[in-house]
Amino acid sequence: MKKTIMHIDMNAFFASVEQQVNPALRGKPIAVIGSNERTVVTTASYEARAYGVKTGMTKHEAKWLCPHIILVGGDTSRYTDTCHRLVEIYQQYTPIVEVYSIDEAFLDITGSIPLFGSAENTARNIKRDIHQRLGRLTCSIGIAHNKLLAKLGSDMKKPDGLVIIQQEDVMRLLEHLPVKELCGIGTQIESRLSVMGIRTCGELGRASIAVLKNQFGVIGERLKLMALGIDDSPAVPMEQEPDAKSVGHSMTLDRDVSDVETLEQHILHLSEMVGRRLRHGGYAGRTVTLTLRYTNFDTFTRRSSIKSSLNNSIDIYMVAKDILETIRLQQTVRLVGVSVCNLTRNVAQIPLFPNDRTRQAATRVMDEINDRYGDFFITWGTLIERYRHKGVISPSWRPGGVKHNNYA
DNA sequence: TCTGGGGTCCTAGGACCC
DNA sequence: TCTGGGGTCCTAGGACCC
Repeated sequence: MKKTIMHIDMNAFFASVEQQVNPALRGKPIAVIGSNERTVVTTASYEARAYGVKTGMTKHEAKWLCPHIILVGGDTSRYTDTCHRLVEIYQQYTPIVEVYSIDEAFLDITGSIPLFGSAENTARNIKRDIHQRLGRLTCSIGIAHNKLLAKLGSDMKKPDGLVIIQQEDVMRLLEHLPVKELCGIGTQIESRLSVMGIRTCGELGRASIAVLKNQFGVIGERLKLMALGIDDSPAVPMEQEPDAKSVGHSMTLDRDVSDVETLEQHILHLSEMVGRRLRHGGYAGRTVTLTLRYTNFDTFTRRSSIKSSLNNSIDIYMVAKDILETIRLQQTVRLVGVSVCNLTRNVAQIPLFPNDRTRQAATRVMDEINDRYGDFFITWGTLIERYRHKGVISPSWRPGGVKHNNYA
């Protein structure tokens, strides 16, 4: 059966939330940034975008382009809270709401159209509800018979767009569309296709499957289907989301670091953040990965798997520290990351050292205190004051499960 | 004006066992 | 004594997304 899928993309989400909360920021060029020294722009308001300010720029770069820009430190809880309230609105129109990221969602409204008249009506109602309940937040909505085209539609008009792509218009729309516009085709695939003489979806749609498979392996066939506007992936409601595959944190250090002791402190800090999220979600994992980025941006990972699953912060730290000891540092380090994968669900705390009941108990008590009074209210003794940091959550955040974290 | 953070999926090679 | 192939697990890296 033909479906009707809606993709909702909140416009300049973090910046708009800040402008809603603080009227003094409205109509002004602002950029939401993180708290680290070497932070970048997470979201720029449309007023700032007019000056060329974009996501990913350094704050110096943003200042250079727009000297009167207002830099706002991001507040994670505001965005997660707003996201929850948006999802509540969406769920009044359909039970099938896939939260794609903190500011994007897919809604399968196939069954709701008879109730609300038309897809267009449903979209206008949602925009109205957002405005009434959350204030000056706008979104761009794309509607089509699948997710790929719905997402394409929401990208076509910003801000405050509403684009409906009819099936009969799909081929005409795709004929001259650059391949990079499709969700799933990034810079690398774009340039590899370009070498093959393929720049538009029309050209990609006419390419031979054999050639594409030969060049791109398993995704070859999918590339062709995408270019033809074909996508039968369903919108997956939150309740049916698969368990997480990995949980990790990383951070760019305020200054490049060469001494191992400082690195270990950061690794302990990150291990605690990862451990808490694992325990919070009822997860444990068998593999610990340590990521390092050198000053010259060379980035590499080393991992280590153990026999049984772990989610105790200190256990994670011990494994990560062992990995660090195997590495002969070639340069100073600018980023450290710790993540755990090979996860299993619904586990109690599993200590690496079976007799260490004291540490388990301490971890449990620390989690309880931190849950009540805030992150890093108490931490392991070696974590000193300067490690209390509050970053901005990534746009990949999703509500529910282990992904619901406020420790970012 | 020096370059964030959190994920998923895929590939390829090596070790090991049968 | 030499040789083949399949399956599984592990590691490392790279592509993509927001």
